[in-house]
Amino acid sequence: MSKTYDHHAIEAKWQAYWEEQRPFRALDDPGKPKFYCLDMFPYPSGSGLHVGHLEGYTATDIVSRYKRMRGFNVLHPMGWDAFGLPAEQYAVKTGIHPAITTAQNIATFKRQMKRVGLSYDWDREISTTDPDYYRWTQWIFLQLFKRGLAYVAEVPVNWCPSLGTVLANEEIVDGKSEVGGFDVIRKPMRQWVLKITAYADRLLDDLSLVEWPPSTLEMQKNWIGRSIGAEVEFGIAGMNGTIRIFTTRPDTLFGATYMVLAPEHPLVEVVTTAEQRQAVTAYREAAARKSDLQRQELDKEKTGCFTGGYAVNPVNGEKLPIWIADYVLMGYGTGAIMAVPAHDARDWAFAKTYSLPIREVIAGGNVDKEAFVETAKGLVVNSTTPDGGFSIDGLAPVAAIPKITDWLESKGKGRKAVNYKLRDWLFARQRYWGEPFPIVWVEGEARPLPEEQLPLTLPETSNFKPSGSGESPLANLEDWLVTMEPLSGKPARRETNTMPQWAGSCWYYLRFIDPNNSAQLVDPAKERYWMPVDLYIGGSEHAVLHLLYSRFWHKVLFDIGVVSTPEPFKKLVHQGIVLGEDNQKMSKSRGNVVNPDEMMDQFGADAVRLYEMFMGPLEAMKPWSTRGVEGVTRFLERVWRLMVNEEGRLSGAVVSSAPGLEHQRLLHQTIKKVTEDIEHLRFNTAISQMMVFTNEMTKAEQRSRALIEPFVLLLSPFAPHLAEELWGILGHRPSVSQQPWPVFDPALTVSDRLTIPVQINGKLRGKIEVGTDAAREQVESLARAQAAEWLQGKEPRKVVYVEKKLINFVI
RNA sequence: GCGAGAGUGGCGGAACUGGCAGACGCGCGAGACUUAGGAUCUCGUGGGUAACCGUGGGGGUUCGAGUCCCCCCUCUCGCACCA
Repeated sequence: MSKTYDHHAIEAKWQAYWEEQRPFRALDDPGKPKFYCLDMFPYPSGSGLHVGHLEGYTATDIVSRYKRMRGFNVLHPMGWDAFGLPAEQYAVKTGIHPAITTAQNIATFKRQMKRVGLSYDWDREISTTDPDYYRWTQWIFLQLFKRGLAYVAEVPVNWCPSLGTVLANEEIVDGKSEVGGFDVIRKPMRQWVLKITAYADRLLDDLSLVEWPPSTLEMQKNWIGRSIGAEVEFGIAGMNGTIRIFTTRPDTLFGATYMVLAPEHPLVEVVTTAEQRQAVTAYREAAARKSDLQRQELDKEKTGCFTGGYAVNPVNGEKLPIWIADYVLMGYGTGAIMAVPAHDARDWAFAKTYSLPIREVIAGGNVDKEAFVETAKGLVVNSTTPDGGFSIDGLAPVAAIPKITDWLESKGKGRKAVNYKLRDWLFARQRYWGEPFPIVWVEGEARPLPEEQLPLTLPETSNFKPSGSGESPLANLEDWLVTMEPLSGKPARRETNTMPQWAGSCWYYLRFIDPNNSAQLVDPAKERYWMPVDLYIGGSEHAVLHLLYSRFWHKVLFDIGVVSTPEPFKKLVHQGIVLGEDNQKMSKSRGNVVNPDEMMDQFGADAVRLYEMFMGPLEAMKPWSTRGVEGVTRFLERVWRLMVNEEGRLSGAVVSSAPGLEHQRLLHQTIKKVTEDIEHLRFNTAISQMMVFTNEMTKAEQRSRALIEPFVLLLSPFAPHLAEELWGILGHRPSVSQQPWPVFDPALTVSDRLTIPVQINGKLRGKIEVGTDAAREQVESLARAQAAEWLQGKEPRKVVYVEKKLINFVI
C-alpha cells in the first residue's frame, strides 16, 4: 500500500498546529508596515457556509498569507453580523431564544471556516449581538442623537401585518416582504430616523478617494442622486402665497404651460375651486389607495386632475392652470413642478393626454413629435420678458441656466438649489432581536441614557411574538419597559424599537482593531495604525446600503475625532456569484446547491480553495464544476509526487545540485507571474502558471531543491496545508507561513532565444528563432529565407519590424 | 427607458500599453504501464479534405484588430415618473 497524498490527515494535522500556535495573530507592532484585509462578515444563517462565501474568504486569505510572507503585519479578522430577522422568526415559531440559535449557527460557521484553513486572527472575533459590542453601537447612536443626526418622526412606514414589523424599502421586493413574501401596507408610525442627508455632499464627493468598482461608485452616486438646479416661486392667481417648485431646467421657464402638485401637496386644499373640489378629492383618494407597486408601474398612462386654480409664471406673468397628478412625488424636491412639455418627456406625455399646450423654448428638436430634452444641443428661443428687459434667447441651455437663475435671485423669485434622491435613513425596527435604543421617554420627550450606563441590554424573555400594536415584543415586557429617567428620577418608558441590522455592521471593522477595549470604541493610536481597510471583499448586494451607511457613520466618527481617515474602505472588490453546475442560481428548490463540507470530505480543503480560485476571475459570475475540483485535485497530487515517494518520504528525484538554466528561468517566471497575479487578485492565472511549472518539473528526472522549495512557498497561500506538509518533508521546521516570499531575478524571467513570427501582409507564414541581441538585418534575412515561398523573389513594398516581437512583409 | 459590465473552442476560461488567438483546466481521442482501471504517465484535440475560415453581427482605422472608432444584436447587474 503506497502512501499518497492524504488530505484528511494533512489538513487535520496543520489545523491543529495553527490552533495551538496561533501564528495568524495580528500584533499591534507600529514598526512594521500594516495590511488590513477584511471580509464582509456574514449573517450566521442556519444553513452554514456556502461556496459563494468561500470564494471571497479564500481570496482574502490568499492575500493575507501572501502579505504576511512579504513582511506585512496583517490584520485579517472575522466576526458575526448576528442580529436579524430569521433567528427571531424561528424563535416565534419554536420558542427557542434567538441567542441560542445564533450561538449554534456561529459555531457551525466557525468550524467550517477553520476547516477551510482560513487564517483569521480568532482572538479578535466579535459578534454584533454581544453586549460588549453593541454597547458601542448604542454609544455611536448617542453621539448621533447629541449632534441632531437622530430624530423622531411620524413617518408612513411599510407595515407588514404578517411579520408584525415595519420593513425598510430595501426589504420589500415587488410590493411584498423580502422575507416570506407577505403583503405590505402603508401606516404612519413613530420612528427613529438618521439624518444621512446632512452628509450627502461628502458621501458623494469622497467617492473620489476610494478604489472601488466603477459600477459600485455609479450606484452610490445614483442613490445619492444630487441634482443642481433652481427653486422658483410661482404666485397663485387671485390669492396670496406662492407655489415653490424645483427644476434642473430653469432655462425652460418660459416654456411652462401648466403646473402640477403632488396629490398630497398641502396647497391642493388652497388652490382647488368649488367646481373642481369633488373631482380633486376623488383623485386624491384614488392616489392614496394605490400601492407603491401600482404607482411604480412605468408605462402606464399618466393621470391627473385640474384643480381650477392658476399660478403666475414669474418671468412673463402668464396664468398657468394648476393640476394634480401622481407622477409628481411629494417626497422629492418641493412636491410641485412647473410643467414644460416641450422639453420634458413626462410633461409631454401628460400634456398630450389632457390636450395642454406645448411651447418650444429650445430650438433644435421637433416638439410636436416628442419632447426635446438634450441640454447639449439647441438654442433658447421665445424667452424674453414681455417688457423686453430680460432675455436668454440665442443662448445655449448651459449658458442660459446660470443667467436666468441669477436674474430670478435678483428679483427675489428664485435661487440656485440642490436636491438629492437620498432620503434620511429609517433607523428603527419593531423587533426583539436587535440593539435596544439607549433612550427613555419622559413626558413625551426622548432622553438619552448616560454613556456610563451602556450597554442597555436586551431583557430576557420567552415571548417573541409581536405586540400586535406595531410596537416590538419589548413592549410586552412591563418590568423592563417601565423605568425612570436616570437624571431626574421621573417615571419613564423605554424606547421599544430596536436598531436595524445595518447598525452593527456599520462600524465592525473598527472594533476588530481593538476588540476588547472596555473604555473606548477603539484606541486612537491603534486606529491610526490600522486604518483604513486596505482590501475589502464582499458581495455586490451590499454595493449601496451597507457601504453607504458605513461611510456615513464613519464620517460622523471622523467629525468627532474617533477615526482618522475620511473613508473606511480604500479598495473594494466584489466576488462574483457562484452558480450551480447547471448554470442556474443555486437554490434549494433547484437542488443544485453545492455543500462545501461534502466537497471538503471528498477532495480536501486545499482542493476546494484552489478550485474556488481557479474557476475564473474573482469578480465574474461562474458555474461550479465538481469535475473542475477533480482537476485541481490531480494538480495537488502531482505537486505531492514531485517531491514525495511512495513510502511518503522525500523523493529521490529531489536533489541539492544546482538547477539548469531553463528550469531556473521557469522558476523565476513563475515567481513573477504568481506575485503579480496575487497583487492584482488574478488567482486563476496564478494557479495556471503553477500548473505549468509542475508539468515541467514532472518531466524532469532531477528536481533541484533550489526550484522545489521556492515553489512550495508560492503554493502555500493557495494550498496552505499541503505546503506546510511538503515543507516538513523537505526537512524544514514549520511554519511555511513564516518564510519570506520568494523574489525573482528579472534577468532570469526572459529567455536568451526569441521566436519571431514572420508575416506576409499580416498573415502568419512562418517563424524564426534568433538570439535576444539579433540585429534587424539578421532577423530580416532569416525571415526572407523563411518566407521565400511567399515572396516569390519579389521585393516587398514595405517591411515592418517590431523589435523582439514580429516581422511583417507587405507585398 | 437610463446607467454600469460582459459576449473568445464541446465547457470554465487565457491573451501586458494593437503584434504567434485559444495558456491552464475540464471533456474527448490515441497510446504506455497494468489481472484490472473511473489510478498514473505520454501524445493529440477551434472548424475545414484543402486553399482557407475563425474572438456576437455589420462597417471602418492600420502593415497588422479579441484589443481602437462608428452602427446594431444578445446577456447580466443596478435604477426606475427624482422634475
